[in-house]
Amino acid sequence: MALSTRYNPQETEKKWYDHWMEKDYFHSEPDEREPYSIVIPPPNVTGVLHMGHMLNNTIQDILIRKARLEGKNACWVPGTDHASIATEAKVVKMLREKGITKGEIGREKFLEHAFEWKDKYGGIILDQLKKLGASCDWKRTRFTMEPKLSEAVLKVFVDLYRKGHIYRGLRMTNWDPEAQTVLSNEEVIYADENSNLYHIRYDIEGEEGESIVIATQRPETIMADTAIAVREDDERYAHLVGKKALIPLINRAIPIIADNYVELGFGTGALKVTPAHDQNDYDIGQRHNLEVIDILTPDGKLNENAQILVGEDRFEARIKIKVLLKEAGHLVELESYRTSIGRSERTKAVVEPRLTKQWFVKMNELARMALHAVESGEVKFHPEHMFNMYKSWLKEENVRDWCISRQLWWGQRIPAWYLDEHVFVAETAEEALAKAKKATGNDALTIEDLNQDEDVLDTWFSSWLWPMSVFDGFENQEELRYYYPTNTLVTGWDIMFFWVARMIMSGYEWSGELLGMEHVMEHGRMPFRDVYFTGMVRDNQRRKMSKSLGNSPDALKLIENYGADGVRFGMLSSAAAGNDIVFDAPFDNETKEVLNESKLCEQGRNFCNKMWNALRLVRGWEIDPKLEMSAVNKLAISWIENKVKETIERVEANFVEYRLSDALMNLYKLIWDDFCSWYLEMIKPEYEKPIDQATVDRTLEIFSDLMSALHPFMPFVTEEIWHQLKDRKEGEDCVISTYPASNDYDKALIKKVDQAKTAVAGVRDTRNTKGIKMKELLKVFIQDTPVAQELFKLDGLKSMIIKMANLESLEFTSEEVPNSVAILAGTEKFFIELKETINAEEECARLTKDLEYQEGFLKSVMKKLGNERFVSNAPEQVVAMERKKQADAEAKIKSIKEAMEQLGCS
RNA sequence: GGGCGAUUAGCUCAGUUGGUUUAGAGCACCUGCCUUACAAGCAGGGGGUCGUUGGUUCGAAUCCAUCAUCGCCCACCA
Repeated sequence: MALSTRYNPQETEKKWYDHWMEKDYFHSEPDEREPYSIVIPPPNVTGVLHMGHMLNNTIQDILIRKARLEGKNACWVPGTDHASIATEAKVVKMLREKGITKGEIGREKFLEHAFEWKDKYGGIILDQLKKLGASCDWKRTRFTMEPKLSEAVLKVFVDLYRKGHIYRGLRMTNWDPEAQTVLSNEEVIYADENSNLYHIRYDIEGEEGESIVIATQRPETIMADTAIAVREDDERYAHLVGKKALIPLINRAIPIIADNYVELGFGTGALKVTPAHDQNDYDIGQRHNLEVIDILTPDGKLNENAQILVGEDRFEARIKIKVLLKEAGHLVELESYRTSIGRSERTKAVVEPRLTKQWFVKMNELARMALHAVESGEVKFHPEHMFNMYKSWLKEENVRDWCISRQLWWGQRIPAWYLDEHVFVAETAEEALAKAKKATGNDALTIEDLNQDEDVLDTWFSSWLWPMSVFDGFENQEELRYYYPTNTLVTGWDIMFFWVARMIMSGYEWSGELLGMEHVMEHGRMPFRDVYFTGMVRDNQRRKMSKSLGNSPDALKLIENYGADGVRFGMLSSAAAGNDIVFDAPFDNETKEVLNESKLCEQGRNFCNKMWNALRLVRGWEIDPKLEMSAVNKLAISWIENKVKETIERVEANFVEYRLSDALMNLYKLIWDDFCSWYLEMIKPEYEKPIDQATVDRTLEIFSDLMSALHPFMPFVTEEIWHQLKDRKEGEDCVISTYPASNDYDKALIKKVDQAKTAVAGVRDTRNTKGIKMKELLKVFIQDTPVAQELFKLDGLKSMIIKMANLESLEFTSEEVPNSVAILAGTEKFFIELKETINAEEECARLTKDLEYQEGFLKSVMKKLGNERFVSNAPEQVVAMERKKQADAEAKIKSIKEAMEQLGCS
C-alpha cells in the first residue's frame, strides 16, 4: 500500500475517536487497580470552545492518557455548569427577541424555555472537546443542575443552616441592574475608568449667604442624601456642624455632621452622605442614625423618592441633573477624575451598591481551614507562588461572607419557606411544612400556607461540590471511596477564589462526614492533591484573548487547519504552569481580524508529518530473511534503546513537576533528532538493498514505544502510526498500550556514540565549508591515541562513522596527515584528507580562531585552579572536573598547534 | 497604599535547591543541498558582557540589596 507523503489528520482523527468510543476505553468503573481521577472544570453549558478551554483540556487529557498508559484506572469526569447569570441572560435575550418578557410568562414557563435552550445548545462544547481528542468518560457526563446534583446542593444548604454557617440578613450588597440580581463580591470586577467629580454647593438652612460645597461623582444621587459629613477637626466647617444644609433642586434639609471617615485633603473636605447607595455612607449612617432613602429602582432608574427626574435611567439622570444644577447655580466646578468602577463580571453593567436582604455563608472558619490545607501541603499548588494570591484572599482580615442568593430563576431555588415571621429551612416543602406545624402548633397548616423563597443559589454554590457530587457522593459513597480525592485539578488562576478555594472548603466540610474518619485519615479530606494553574491565553499584544476583543483565533478552525495533534502541540509548547501564554496567531492588518494561523501549531503539524514519513521509510524496506544483523545496526539499536530510556527518565521527572512543555520538547527531540536524523540514517540500507529481519523487528518495537510515550500529547497521529507499523490484534491499541520503562541505561555507550556523532558533524561541516559534495567519498584518519583506541573498540562505531559521514576509509595514523583538515571530536583529532590542495591561509584562520577560543577557555579554568581558596574550598568533584577541563583544553591546544605547524601557519 | 511575578538571542521561552566546558531550545535569519522517507525536508552556521548598580561567595543568569521597566492580585477612592 502506498502512503501519501503527507499525514492527513482529517482522515484519521474521527476514525480513531470513534474507535476509542466504540471500545469504551474512556469509561471507568471502580476496580482493584490504582485510580487516577480528574474532574473537568465544567464549562458553561451554553458556551463554545475557546483557547483557554483548549489549553486547559489538553493538559487534563495528557495527564489522564498518561495515567491510562501506566495501567491506572483513569477516570476523567466531564460535564457542564448551569451558569446561572450567563445562561439566564441569554434566555432572557432570546425571549425578548420573540417579544416575551420574563415577568409575563412566570417562573415555570421561563424554566421550560431555559431547559429547551439548554438541550439545544448544551452539548456543543462537549462535542468540541471530542474534536480536540479529550478522553473523558462521557458516560459520566454531569450537569450542575441535574436532579441529583441539585439534591446535593439542597442537602448542603440545609446542613450548613443547621450548623449555623448560613444566615439571612439585610446588608449592603452589589446589585447588577441589568441582570437584576445581587452579586457576590468576587463577581464584581473593578477597573479604572474616566469620570467627573462634581463640586456642588448646598445652601445652609436659615443662614442667608452661607453654603457648603461637596464633591461627588454621582450627582444624580443627591436626592438620596441624608447628611453632609465633615471632619471633627476641620476648622473650615466647624461652625456649620449641627446646622442643616438644603439639597439643591429639592430643598430637603439634611444635618451637617462630624465624622472622621472624611479626609481633610480630598475633594472639598465635605462629603455628602447617601446611605442607600454607598457602603461607606451606609456605615456613617449607622453611626449617626441617619435615614436611608433609596431613590433607585431595581433596573437602575430613579424612583418617586427622587422627586425629580423620576423614571430616568441613572446615567441619563446624571447628564440631566448636571444641566439642572448648572442652571440653578449650584454646580461650582467640574473636575475630570479617574476612579475605579465596579462592573458585573457577567453583564458588564456598573454595579450599584444596594441594601437588600440576602442569604450568606459565614466564611471565617471555612477560610481558615482552606488556607491551612494549602499551607500544610495537603493540597499542592503548581506553580507554588500561586499560594501567595490564595493567602491574600483567605486571610482573616480579608475574607468576607459569601452572598449566595441570586434574584434569578435559573438555578437551585433556595430551600427556605416563610410563614409570617418564621423561616423553615428544609430539603423539601413537606419537611418544611412538618417543621412549621411543630413550631406553630398548628396542624391545620398546608403547603399553600408557606411561601418558598423566590431566589436561587449562586452557581458556585453547586460547583463547589463538583468533585464529590459527580460521584453521587452525597447519596451513596461507594464510588466516592474509590475516586476521592481526585488527583489533579487543572484550571485557570482566575477562578482560584470562585472555585478552587471553595472546593477545598467543601471538601473539608463534608468529606469526613461522607467517607468516615478511616478513609479520611488514609486519603485526606481534600478534593484533589495537586492544582495545576494554567496561565491566561493572550494575544501577541499580551491582551487576554476574549470574544469581545475579537483577538482570539477560532479554536475549531485551528483544528481544521493543523489537526488536533498539531494544535495540541502548539498550545503546549509555550505553556509553562502558571505563566500566561502568548499565542502567536497573526493579525490581518487589512481586515483587523485575527487569522486562524499559528507558527507553533504549524510546527506540530510538521512533526506529525515527520513521524509519518519515518513510518513510510520503515514500511518501505525490503527484508531479506537470510541477512544477518550488521555491527552498525547492532550498535544503532543499542544506542537508541539507551537513548529512549535516558529521555523517558527525563520526561518522568518533567511530569512529576508538571513541566509538560519540557516533557513534550524532550520527546520531540528524541523522535526527530535521535530517532529520525540519527538512528534511522544509521540503519537505513543502501539504495534498493534489503535489510535484515531482526533490525526491522527491533525498529518497529522502538517506534511503537515512541508512539506510546508521545500518545498523551498527540493521541491521533500516534494511534494511526501505531497501527500502520504492524498488524495489530483486536483490542491492541496505542491508547491502552504500555508506557515505555526508564530503567538503567548505559551512559558510557551514549557518550561514545555522541563523540562519534561529533566527528561525523565535523566531516559534514568540512564538506559544507569546502563545497565537497555528499556523494564524494573521503579518506579520514584518526590520530592514534589510547583514548581513540578505546573508543574504536566499540563494535560498529567505525563503520557507523564511515556510513554517516560517507567515507572511503577511516584509519589510525600516528603522524600528521598532509593536505588535510584537522577537526576535534572531544579531545580526539581527525584528519580529513582533501583531493584539492587546501587553502592554507583559510585553514590557518580557522585554526587560529579555534586556538583563541581554547586558550581563552583554558585561561578561565586556570584562573579558578590558580585560586588556592577554590582548590581548598570547592567540593572535590568540582575541582576534579576543572582539572579534567584543563587537561582536555591543553590536549586540544596541542593538537591545534600541531596542525598549524603542519600547515606552516605563522 | 500592601503584595506577587517577570526582565536571558530578532521573537516566544527553558535554565531543577550557586559549580558537567565561555548560557540552551523552538521559531525567524544566513550558507549549501530537489541526497530515492519527508523542501511541511536535509546538512551546517551566525547571533546573548543573562534589565541597572552594588553585595555575599573560592565561584552568581541562579542568593541578598537597590534602582528601572512591564504585567498581575488585593485594598481605598467624595
